[in-house]
Amino acid sequence: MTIYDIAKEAGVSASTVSRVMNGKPGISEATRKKVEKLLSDHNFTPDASAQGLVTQASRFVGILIEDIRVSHHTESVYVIEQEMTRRGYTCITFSTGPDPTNKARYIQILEQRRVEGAILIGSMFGTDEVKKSIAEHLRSIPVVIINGEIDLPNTYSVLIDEERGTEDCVSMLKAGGRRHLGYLMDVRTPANEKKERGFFTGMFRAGLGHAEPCVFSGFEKTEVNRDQTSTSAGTGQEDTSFVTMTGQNIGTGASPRDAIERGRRATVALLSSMPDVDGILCATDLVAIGCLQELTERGIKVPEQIAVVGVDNTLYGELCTPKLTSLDNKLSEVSLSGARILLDALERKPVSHKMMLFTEIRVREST
Amino acid sequence: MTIYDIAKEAGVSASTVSRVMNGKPGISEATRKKVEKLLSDHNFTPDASAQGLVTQASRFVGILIEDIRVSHHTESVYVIEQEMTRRGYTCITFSTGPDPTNKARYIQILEQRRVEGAILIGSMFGTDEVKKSIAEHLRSIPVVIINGEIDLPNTYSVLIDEERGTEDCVSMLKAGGRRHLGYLMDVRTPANEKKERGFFTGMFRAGLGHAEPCVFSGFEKTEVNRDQTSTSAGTGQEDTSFVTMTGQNIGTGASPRDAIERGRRATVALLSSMPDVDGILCATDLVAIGCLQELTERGIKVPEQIAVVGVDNTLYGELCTPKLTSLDNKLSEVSLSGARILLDALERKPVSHKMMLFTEIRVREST
DNA sequence: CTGTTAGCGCATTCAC
DNA sequence: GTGAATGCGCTAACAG
Repeated sequence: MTIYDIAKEAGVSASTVSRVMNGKPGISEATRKKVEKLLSDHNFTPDASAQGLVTQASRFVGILIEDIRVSHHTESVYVIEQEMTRRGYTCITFSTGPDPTNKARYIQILEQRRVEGAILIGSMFGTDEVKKSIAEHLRSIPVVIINGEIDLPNTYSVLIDEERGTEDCVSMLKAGGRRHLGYLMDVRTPANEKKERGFFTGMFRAGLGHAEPCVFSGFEKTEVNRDQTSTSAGTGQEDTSFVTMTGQNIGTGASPRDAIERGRRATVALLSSMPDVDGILCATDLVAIGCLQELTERGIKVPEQIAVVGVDNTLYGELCTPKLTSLDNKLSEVSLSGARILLDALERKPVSHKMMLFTEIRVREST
Repeated sequence: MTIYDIAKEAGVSASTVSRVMNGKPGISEATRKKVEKLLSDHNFTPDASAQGLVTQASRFVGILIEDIRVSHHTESVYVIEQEMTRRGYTCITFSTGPDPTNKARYIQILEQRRVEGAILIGSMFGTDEVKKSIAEHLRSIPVVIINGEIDLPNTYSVLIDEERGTEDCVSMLKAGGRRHLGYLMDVRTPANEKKERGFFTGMFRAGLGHAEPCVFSGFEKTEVNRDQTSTSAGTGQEDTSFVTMTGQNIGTGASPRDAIERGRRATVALLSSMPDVDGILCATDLVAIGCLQELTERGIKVPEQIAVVGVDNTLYGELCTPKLTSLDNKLSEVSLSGARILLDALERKPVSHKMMLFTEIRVREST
């Protein structure tokens, strides 16, 4: 069934049918009614790809995310999809996984579908490989990176001040009497490194930290890199007691359960390296939950003996015991902002290329 | 950039470029190399909608789900998307929300995008409204309903024996010494009603139940309908003590937090109506978590005083305290089966229209 | 107010 | 081996 079939039945031309469908003016009420009746009698719906071909507008937008199963990512996708659909766009969403090659592949698929714009969610998309792919395949359409940065004429960034946020978490822990802090991350993403820097900065600011950096087999131990930290005052000390644990040896599994397991393993290593730890800042809620599980299993009381803080403010953190104090990075709001920016860019409205939102600490039982 | 641009540069015709791109035979090695180089130099990717227009194959499949934020739904979407993408299809996914009108709208969008097949996830899609929409808009393409049934020539169902599963849950509770059982559901979906029937059947089988049915303001109280229950033996009794609570007055909010809140409210009503309850079967894990929260707040010990069982075997249930015993309906496997069925149907392989998988009880701390 | 014509980007005959 | 012609379903300019 095409507009020609409808046209023939109505005894009019295809253009007339097209005009009626698109609500164009200059059609007599009589033929309009007649065509509309036929349209609805046949449940006719025009082929969007044919429309797109001639109008040069697919009304598609692409969404890329590493793993939609991660709950705050799900929320982001949901928010964006609702907003885009409301505005007449159809979303094509892919879970790319952590592999950069795969990300490039999916970017190419988006090009093939001729998306009019794209939103990439997560700091792992703010890399040079992705930048190259965008330059090659999405050169002339607006691309919004959420929680990541790419410097190209057609890209936009919505950022969250997680660095400052983690700094504040350290302050909070210090105010709560904690002195021996550790930072746990499961994988080395730009976002997690940003939090790490915030952690370092916070430690220096707080005047915490002492000698004896530790190394763990199977886990990557991050040396404190003074150049990376944004210690403004000269309060930094030579040696630090705090450590950063990465549990990458679990592989690249990106499911929530994997993240929790990596959190547990990182905790094991942290405890053996820093037995006097009394406060742990985790890169994500899931890592924090793994941490909580490990601590609970060892009979270590939270928050009495060790305080634990997560990031993302997920539902998981609200459900676990003790309820998790978490740095709320407001991903839903950030995602909505990203969607709005993309929509504005698509309508050629002036949009600033960079925007930042602010975190908030949700204090619960684990601190 | 089109194949004509490439053709001109290569000094060949567009058909030759097309043939090279699609790996068709009958091209000299020399021109093939030449064209391929140009293709890659320009990062050229053919317009999928133009291809689809001429080949009459969009390579799109649609996925409909009420709310992607519900974690087991997320998992389903993930699994399906991976499988479809692997096989060269692009998924268009929509969260439709509970409103039937909206479902119809999204089905029409899928038609407009000329999807080659569709997967509808959830029992709420097994309704007459949806059936009508499918008949009108997706008449000639395979449509798979996951956990729901629609009887049309082009539809396929993948079902889960949740009715039998809930029956088994009742048996388990009885074996654990529980005698006064209640069933909690947050919204009245076909799936939840199926579990309700399983609950009733299980109760009759177990010979549980006594007098005094209760009614609650603000909540729908389901009268036991003997015709609906599949009591095979004559063990059913006239009156029943068990009750079914529905907390629909919270509105149709479909986010996980809403479901938990509805679970809490239903629990409140259940407790006041049936003070001696010692076992609660919940329609979903989220409802069960709301139930656990309410019980914990009232100082009621789980499982000592009341046993609680959920359905869906979500990560939430693993993280809450006490850890939730849950009926695992294996939604990932079911979804994967659905994807495979759709793929087979798309390839015109013979596929059976109905298939059933079986549940399994995951016993944890709450029973 | 309406029909005719052309063309969007591509794959596929059919010639050569 | 390769090119020219045709059409997928639709919209938009141009006539009338």
